[in-house]
This record gives sequence, C-alpha cells and structure tokens, in this order.
Amino acid sequence: MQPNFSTRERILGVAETLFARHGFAGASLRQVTAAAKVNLAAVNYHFGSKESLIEEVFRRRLDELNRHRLAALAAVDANPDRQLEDVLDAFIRPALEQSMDSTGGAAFVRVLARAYAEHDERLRRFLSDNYGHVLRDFATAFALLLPHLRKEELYWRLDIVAGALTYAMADFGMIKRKDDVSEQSHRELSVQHLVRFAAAGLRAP
Amino acid sequence: MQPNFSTRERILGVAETLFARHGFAGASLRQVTAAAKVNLAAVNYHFGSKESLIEEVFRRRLDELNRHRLAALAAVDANPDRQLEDVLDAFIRPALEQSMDSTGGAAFVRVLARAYAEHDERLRRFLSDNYGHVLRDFATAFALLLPHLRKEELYWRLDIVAGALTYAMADFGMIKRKDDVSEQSHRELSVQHLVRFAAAGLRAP
DNA sequence: CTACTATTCAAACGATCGTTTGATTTCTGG
DNA sequence: CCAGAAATCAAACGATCGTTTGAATAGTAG
Repeated sequence: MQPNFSTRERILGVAETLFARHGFAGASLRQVTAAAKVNLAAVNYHFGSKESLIEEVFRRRLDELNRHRLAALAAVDANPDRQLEDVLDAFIRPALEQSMDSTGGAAFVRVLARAYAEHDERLRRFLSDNYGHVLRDFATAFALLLPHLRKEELYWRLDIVAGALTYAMADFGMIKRKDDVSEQSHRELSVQHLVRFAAAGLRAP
Repeated sequence: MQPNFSTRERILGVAETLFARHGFAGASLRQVTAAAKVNLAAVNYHFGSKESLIEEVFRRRLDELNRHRLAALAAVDANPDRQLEDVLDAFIRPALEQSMDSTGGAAFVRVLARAYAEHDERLRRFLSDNYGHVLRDFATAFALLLPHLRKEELYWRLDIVAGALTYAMADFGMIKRKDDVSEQSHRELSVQHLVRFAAAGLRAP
C-alpha cells in the first residue's frame, strides 16, 4: 500500500488484501496495521472495531460495482436486439473491470467470495441489503429473454450462475494461470468462457 | 454428537459441523471439545494438533466419496449409450448422497466449499493429492463425450462446473429452501437443476 | 489382584487476539 | 503564533487461542 495514501485508505487497502488471503477471522488487526505501516490503534480510532472495518471494506467497493452494473444493464435494456450474452456481460464485466482497476480491486472479488463461504448471517444480510435490488433488476432482464422458463426455474439457474461467477472471479478454480498470460487477460478469458457457458446453461430447455 | 460414540469420533463429528459453520480459523478447539463433551486436551491427545484434526476431517469423507464417484463413473463408462448427463450424475450424485447419510455428512460438503475458499496452499495440496486422479478420470470421460472441445476449453468448463457444484452443494446460494420442502429433496432438486444446466453449458459450441 | 498401558482430567503455559488508555505529535483555523 | 482539535503512538488491558503437563482414572493382559 502506497505511503502517500491516508492512514484510513491504507488500512482499507491492506485489510482487503489480507481478508482475501486469510479470511476475516484469519487476518488479525496486527497483521493489517503492520502491513499498512500504521499504528495498531488506528483501526479502532478510524473504524471503531474490526467488524466495522470489514463492513467498510465491502461498502467501498459495492457502491461503485452496483452502479456500474445497473448502468450497463440500462444500456443493454435500451437495445431492442439484446441477447442473453449482453445481459450476462452487463453483470459480469463490471466485476471484471473493478478487479483490474489500479486501486487494487483485484483482492475484493476474493473477499466477496469469502463472504459467501463465511455463511455468516450478519454478513449475508449486509450483502443482501446492498446487492438485493441489483439482483432483482437483472432477474427481470433475464426473465424477459427467457420467457419459456418458470420463475422458479430461472432463479435456480441464476443462482448457479452467481456461484460459478463468484468462483471464477475469485480464481478459486483448479485452472492455473499460465506464466505467459497476464492476470488481466486470464481474467478476461475467464469471463468469456463463463458468459458462453452460462448463456447455454440458461437457454437449456 | 451422540454420547455413545468414542471420544475420537465425537471430536471429528463436532469439528466437521463447527468448521462448516465458522471456518477453520473461526472454530476454536475449546468450542469443539465443549460441544463434543470431551476434555480440551483430547484433541491434541488423539490427533496431535488442530491442523491434523482438520486433515482427518477431510480424510474420513474423501476416501469414501472418491470411491463412490469412481464406481459410478465405471458403471457409466460400461454403458455405450451414455450421455453427458450420466457422467455429470456420476460426479454429483455421490456427493449428494454422502451429504444425506445418517452419520452427518451434510456438514462436510460445506467444509469442502470452505477449503476452496480458504485458498490455503497446504489444504489445496492435500485436496489435490486426494482428488486429483478422480478429476482426471472424469475429465477423460467428459472429453470422449465432447470431442468438439479443445482440451483447454474443456478444462475451463469443467472448472466452472466444479465451482457451481461446490456452491450448490454447500447451500451458499441465495435460494432459500422452502419450509415445506425437506432438506433432502431440496438438495435433490439442486442436483437436477445443476445437471441440466451444466450439460447445456458443456455442450455449448 | 497386580502391573502396565491407555485415556481423561483440571490446570497452567506462552502467544496472540481485539480493544482501551493516556501521553505525544501533527494539523488547522483564527 | 498559538490554542484546540485531530491523529498517532507505545503500552497495557482482559480474553481467548493452541498446546503442554502431570496427576487421576479406566481398561486390560498376565
């Protein structure tokens, strides 16, 4: 984390990285503050508690990600010739782009995947409050393009897509990035494969 | 955990449940031993360390799961009219059945999903050593049924399937089981949806 | 019953956890 | 420049962590 950032920003950046790497329970505030080169007490001074720090790590990224996803969806909705792949892309690409931005968003997708795995009710509610309406809007867009699917069937499939996306973005899979492929293009490939796969899965009879 | 089980078995059963619920770092040995109604020192006496206890939780289930998967795959391979759905079922159903067995295997699929999320290199290697050859055998079976796919493309898609399966089995998704549906049939439905979705995704051009 | 091993137990070990304190330094508006 | 607010700091708090110890108990073979 660059030293020209503020204490608060350095903590957020390092916490994001270490939470992604070791989990929320596994990364201690002493590790975070040492890596951020700030005093241990700075976390409680700026955020109040570790729990609040975790929530702030999410909030910082979720607002922007949701905004971009809804903007992309609006653009797709305006196109009368839109395909399933376009809606999928509107959902997936903003996550891809955020994961590649220069301020270190790459770690956040892994944090997000951890939040799923943590299965913590408090975190689930927090995410549901921030993500819920976005997922509903996308579900509506998908429903229009898949009129043959019953509502329940559609939800099942979107759930599978969300799970696969989370895994793919978090790089949890067994596929190892080859050394001659940059992390960006590896992720770009992930998205392409995932969009094609998911489109076919969603279109299944 | 039933009191008629041995100390060692009670620890394994409770540890599986608590690791699934709180993660490996999040569940303490004091929580485990208290819930199992055994002495704190029993873990180090019977397993040596927390790390070894974690590995034993995996070993106990993985051997059986792998055996069933390979047996199911062999049965499918013997059928010349086999379809993609059959191979998928051979991979997915044993996990489903283990998750429903009476000895409390339900928690293990969540532990497995956590192991993915933990991203811990030590655990990854452990799983790769125990799972690796199974995944390779299934990849071979899939390759025979999907001759139009390049090897690399196939691996990408199988990776997506594995991620989606992990999520679905671990119940991480947003879809909530309805109260009038048993956990068994909920999971059975998950598998059916997943098999249909994955088959279509794998067949995508 | 006895000698021996295997297991269980309460207690404590040092290490690390998140958090708090109070002094000190840095920043800022008048 | 200077008073007050904001931020940083070293140090310590009690709690909890995984692990170890040595004594007490249960189980077993001769």
